[in-house]
Amino acid sequence: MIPNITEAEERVMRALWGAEPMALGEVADRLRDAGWSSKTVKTLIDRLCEKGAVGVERWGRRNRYYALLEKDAFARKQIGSLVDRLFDGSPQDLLAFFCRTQELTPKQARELIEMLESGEEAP
Amino acid sequence: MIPNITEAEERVMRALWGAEPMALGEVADRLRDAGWSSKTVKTLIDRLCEKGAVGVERWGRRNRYYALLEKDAFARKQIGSLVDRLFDGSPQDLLAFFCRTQELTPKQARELIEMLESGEEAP
DNA sequence: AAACTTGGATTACAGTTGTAATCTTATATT
DNA sequence: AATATAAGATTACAACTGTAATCCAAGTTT
Repeated sequence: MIPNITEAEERVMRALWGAEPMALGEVADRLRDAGWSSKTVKTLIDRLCEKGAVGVERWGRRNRYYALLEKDAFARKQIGSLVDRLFDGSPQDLLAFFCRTQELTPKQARELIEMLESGEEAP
Repeated sequence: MIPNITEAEERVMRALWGAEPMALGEVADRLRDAGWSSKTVKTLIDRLCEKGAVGVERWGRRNRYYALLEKDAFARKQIGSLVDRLFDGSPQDLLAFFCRTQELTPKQARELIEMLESGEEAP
């Protein structure tokens, strides 16, 4: 099951996604713009480990951390939750709303149409 | 500005959206499946009032509550946040992911294409 | 070697959130 | 009238979150 992740924790996940296992310092560096002490980053990582969202490996005397919870799975869950909560469980309704309000440029719309058409052919 | 709304508060908002001003009891009724005491509902409503998301009007001796924060505005904010946090600020990336993972049926895909095409023509 | 840095483990502590309970007052019911 | 019910205002309180600080050991620098 996909655990609940808080906002601050999610920010840490974003630093880990798509990267090799990292030492604490590296994670903290990637989160420089959050303005957090490395202690804070460590606390968040610890909590993510307890939740099973982050894994640890020993490397010499230090730890290295990496994402166990995958970004795609997390994103799917977020989107599903949004659909359930605000669009009555209807993915189409979300898409319709999205297209209405997001004001895609014609080019973007065309690209999307192509994507949908090509997906439709696929077996 | 759109305030931050917690999960429980959002649930109350969903009971208010698209409805006439309601007395506390009505709101609590609509939230029956949440299993909350009406006291709990009252607390959540109070917090939403402080945040400016809910309005109050006197009706006889009682209050009636109604949504000030509109569902569409809230939904837009949620989607925007999702795009920023998980799709690098690219709405297309969200849509692409959505179409890839949501496994639309061919019918749904066709409907979407129509929607996009009609939107494209619009001035 | 003494002092500084890095990061691990543990602890802290206020603000937010979930979930009410009290206390009060105005109807509604017996 | 006496009591029960509903809701307003106020208060409560533990769990979860954000944001570290302490304490300690090992490695790095002067």
